[in-house]
Amino acid sequence: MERYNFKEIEIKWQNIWENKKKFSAKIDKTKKKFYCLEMFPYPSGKIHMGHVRNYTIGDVLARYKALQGYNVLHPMGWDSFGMPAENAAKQNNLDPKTWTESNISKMKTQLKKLGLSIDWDREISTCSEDYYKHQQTFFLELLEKKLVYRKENYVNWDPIDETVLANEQVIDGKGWRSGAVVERKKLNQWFFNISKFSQNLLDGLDELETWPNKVKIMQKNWIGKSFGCEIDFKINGDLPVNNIKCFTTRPDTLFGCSFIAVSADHEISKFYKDNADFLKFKEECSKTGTTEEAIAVGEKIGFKTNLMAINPLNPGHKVPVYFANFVLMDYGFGAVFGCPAHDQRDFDFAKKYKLEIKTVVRPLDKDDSFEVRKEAYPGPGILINSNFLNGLEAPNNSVLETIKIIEKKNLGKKQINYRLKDWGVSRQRYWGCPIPIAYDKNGNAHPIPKSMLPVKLPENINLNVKGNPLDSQKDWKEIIIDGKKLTRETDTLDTFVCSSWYYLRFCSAKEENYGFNKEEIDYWMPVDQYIGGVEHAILHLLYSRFFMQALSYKNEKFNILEPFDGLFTQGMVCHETYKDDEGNWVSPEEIETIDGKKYLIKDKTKKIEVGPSESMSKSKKNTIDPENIILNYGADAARLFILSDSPPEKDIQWSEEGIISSFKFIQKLWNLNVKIFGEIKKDHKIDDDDEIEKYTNKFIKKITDNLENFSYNKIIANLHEVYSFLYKEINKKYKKDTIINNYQKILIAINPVIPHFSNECLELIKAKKIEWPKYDESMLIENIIKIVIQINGKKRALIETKPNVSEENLFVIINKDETLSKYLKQKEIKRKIYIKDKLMNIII
RNA sequence: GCCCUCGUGGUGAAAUUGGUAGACACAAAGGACUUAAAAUCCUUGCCGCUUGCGGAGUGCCAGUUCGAGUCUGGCCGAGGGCACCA
Repeated sequence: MERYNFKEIEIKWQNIWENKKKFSAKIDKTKKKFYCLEMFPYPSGKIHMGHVRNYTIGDVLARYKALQGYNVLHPMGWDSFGMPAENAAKQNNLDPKTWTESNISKMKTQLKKLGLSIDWDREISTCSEDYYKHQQTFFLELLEKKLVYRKENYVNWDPIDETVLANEQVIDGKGWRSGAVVERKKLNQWFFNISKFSQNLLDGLDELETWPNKVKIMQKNWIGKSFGCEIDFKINGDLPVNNIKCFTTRPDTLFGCSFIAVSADHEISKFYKDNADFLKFKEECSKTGTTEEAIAVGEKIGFKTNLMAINPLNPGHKVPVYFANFVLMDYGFGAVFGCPAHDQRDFDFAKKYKLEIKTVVRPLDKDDSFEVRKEAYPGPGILINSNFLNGLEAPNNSVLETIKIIEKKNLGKKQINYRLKDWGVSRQRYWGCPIPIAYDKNGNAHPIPKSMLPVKLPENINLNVKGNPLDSQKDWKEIIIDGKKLTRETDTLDTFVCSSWYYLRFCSAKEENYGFNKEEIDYWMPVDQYIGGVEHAILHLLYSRFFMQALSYKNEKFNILEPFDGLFTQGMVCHETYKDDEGNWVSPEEIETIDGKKYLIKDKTKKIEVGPSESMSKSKKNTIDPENIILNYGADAARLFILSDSPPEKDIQWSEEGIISSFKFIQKLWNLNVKIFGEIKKDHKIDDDDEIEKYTNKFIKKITDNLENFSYNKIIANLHEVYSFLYKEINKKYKKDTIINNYQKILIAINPVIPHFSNECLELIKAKKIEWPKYDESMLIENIIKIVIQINGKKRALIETKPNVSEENLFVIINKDETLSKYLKQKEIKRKIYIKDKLMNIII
């Protein structure tokens, strides 16, 4: 038996691909293009199994499309700005740039070993000046279009480290490093006006037919469109407040209003700024958790003002005004009217403060005496106790009718609100793209002239300072524009900005004058298939969609508005978890299996407890290093295993047995190849070539269908099937041409999955025209078919016959069948259902 | 609390429009080959009488249908998302 030398063969083909620039993409207008993109990695230093899965899935698609004759663009780059580099640099006393660049070079080597069909000529790195200088231009263009603005916003402030913390750096309300109680602090920050495009971003979702529904729903909820109206409440009281505007989606329940609730940040709070009780209440508000669940379950608290509001539809009715913790300042007008009977939050609040609960909607199956008692009734029904609104159908009719009346009486107007908030892009960090802005003595912002770009990030600076290191770079901060001394903005851009347009940069990675080149964009965009983790379902994908809208706004640069035509979200890679007898996590590499039981390698008296399979993470030590896998089993085996068993959109369990089995399978394929190669040389002269032709044809159809549907796990199953078939079939004496023709097709069909192996075999059989094999529909027709015979819906026999059999003829065969006639004897046949060439159900 | 998705052997999973449930693989058991091991190949979902056959069976309970893993309703369970959005 000849061993398949994967080490030699894989490196051989990787070198051929690299030297011949096999995957270097060029515009060719005679060909249809296919842009295949996987989410680019953060250069943490090592690739992990998640990358292997993500990039294998993409590579299978890219190679398949290339074989089909598409002009494929399949690039790769690095999302290389961000906090980890800054933290690592501080720890190891080197600068983020060196750390990042060395990580990139390591990871690039690893990715190449996977045999990915990547156009490395287009490699980009977001932390390089070549990349971020264009981003600064975009920033200024957006500023000109008034899509960028500055406003005050709250940040998480760590008073010990004197730094701003990201949400994930705040643990139980304390800074992750210092342990200091995190404060809310107001800072001036830059914002992208994403909310301007709320409706466009919502409408655009309908065009994205192949996106997972889950992702579209998540984005839809995030944008959160709601239809309602604003209502003006007149106010009586001892403060100079004449009215409060509220937004509501249920103006029809206005007769059930028993209080007004406003946010603690509402403008009327200025009258309470010296009120100790109010300040105490406000602090209470900030303590409540901010997750939706915490609030839904959490207690509603309020602070009563002396103000009374007049119900605009029912002027004789006055209701109290409260500050309440469940009202947000940055949505609507920061004020709502409370209708306890038909909103659970209002109901909870009314219960606590003993406010009136007046039922104004009855469910369709109840009469007018219906009363809300234990919980709010937010469902549909008929309006009651609402004077001139009585009898209207809620909510659809009643809402529209009420808005008409409110508008006619000039009490308010129809309004549509979105939850989507503007995107704050300022980060008080060093390792990011500098914002091209400078300030004068009065604090006014001035764009840095485009001729003075890029604003370079200073190098070799001291990171071990409090706050943002850029802030203490006095010589860098000072800048002279038009002879005036200004101070630079020291905030850098959120790294999500970098990843919001990198797909455009890949189309013209070398363009120097601008972020992209229109001709190249027009050819390559949109991305035909984008592949990545579902964790980016909202932010990254929404920001990217926004960026296309923003760049196109007020100009004609693009033919398209949606960057990603197709989206596929792959599942995670999981592994069993292990703990020793002291409850410490143990990595798979420290474990040995003896007689089915697991022990520590260094101490075999210690048994290991096997826990559930969970997504690979360093903290649980259940990671497998792809580099070792490739070293021991080869890239093809790794690719084969990562695709097998589970559908790509679901989580996959990594196991040692699994990778070994894939490794062995490749050796088996090699043995088969050697055998087939021997048969070819013999050139038998037997004519009956039908079977192998037919099987190959069916196989090609299956693989093609499965590739089109991302059913990559089924492709691996098909591969096992074709192996078993050939293993048996090759003992028959086929003609040389028949074997070569069919075997070549099979080898090409498996090329996307195990390209090194496939190319080696194709070379051995001297294959010339390597293109995706077509299948012949007429060859899919079987000579002999099996028809299921059911009696009273139960399968009783399988009958083999020629296709196109009539009901009468089939019944003749059935009557001859021993087992079937046993059932049919002496029974009256009531009915026969015949599905041609498939099934007959006999009812007796 | 709200929204979404999913429940099929010991395990990961297959099953065009409703039409042979469990393809393919992992694990376990048995067998073949071998002096032996490794490697390879074959058999085995469950319960019965034990060659063959029969029965139950796709989370649970109903329904539609000649026929339901697939469609409808209700329930139970698991996972994911959530920014108090009025």
